[in-house]
Amino acid sequence: MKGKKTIDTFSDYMNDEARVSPADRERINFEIALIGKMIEAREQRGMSQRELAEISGVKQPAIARLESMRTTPQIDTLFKVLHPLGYTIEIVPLRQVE
Amino acid sequence: MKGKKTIDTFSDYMNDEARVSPADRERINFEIALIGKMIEAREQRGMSQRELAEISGVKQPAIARLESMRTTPQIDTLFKVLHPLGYTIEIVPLRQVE
DNA sequence: ACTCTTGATAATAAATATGTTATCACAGGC
DNA sequence: GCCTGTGATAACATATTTATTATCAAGAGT
Repeated sequence: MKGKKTIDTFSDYMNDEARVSPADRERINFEIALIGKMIEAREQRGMSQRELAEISGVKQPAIARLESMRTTPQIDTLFKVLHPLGYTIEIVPLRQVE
Repeated sequence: MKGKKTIDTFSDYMNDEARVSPADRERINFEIALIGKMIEAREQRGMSQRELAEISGVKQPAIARLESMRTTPQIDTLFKVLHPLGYTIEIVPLRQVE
């Protein structure tokens, strides 16, 4: 067997064009990176989800769902969470190739 | 009368702390700027909403709703629209003061 | 063992975004 | 006048996020 029946890693799955289109892969990687930065920002401030919920107005369960990528935030929600952490979102030109 | 009963401009409304909190004002201005850049990006490419819908996978009515700010996009939708235009979204540190 | 805080999660309701299809008014070109 | 392409929008269905409230297991510290 060439690997069809083996249990794939996440990486294997993501790089299989038959299952994940290049566009989807880029979007998923984008989301992973974005959420990662959001979590980093909060932890760098030494802030708990509960504290952030308090000052951002976004409820703690919602923050938990975002950070565990169970939901995809709307841009206003993302802004509300990032702003008290000293960050915002910007539209930037795509870096080619990578 | 000091202006209480006069019909305000949008700018007057946005700058009245009694009606729009500083946090809301920042978020609203952020959204306006963000959507503005999105529209610019599409128009710079000379692309119609219908063309963009085709290549992005986001339907034309949805794009029209976003551009006219009748809905607030989720980050995956925003990414899908921006990516074929050569843009992406990034988390960046807040510029202080402005 | 106990307490406290952490992130995660369940359950329900409410709000909102998106898909889908069709159509509209408007502007430009012919 | 007619045709074509544009963005906006209506109406409905579906999917998803967020709020709300409460709770949980795990870990840290006492």
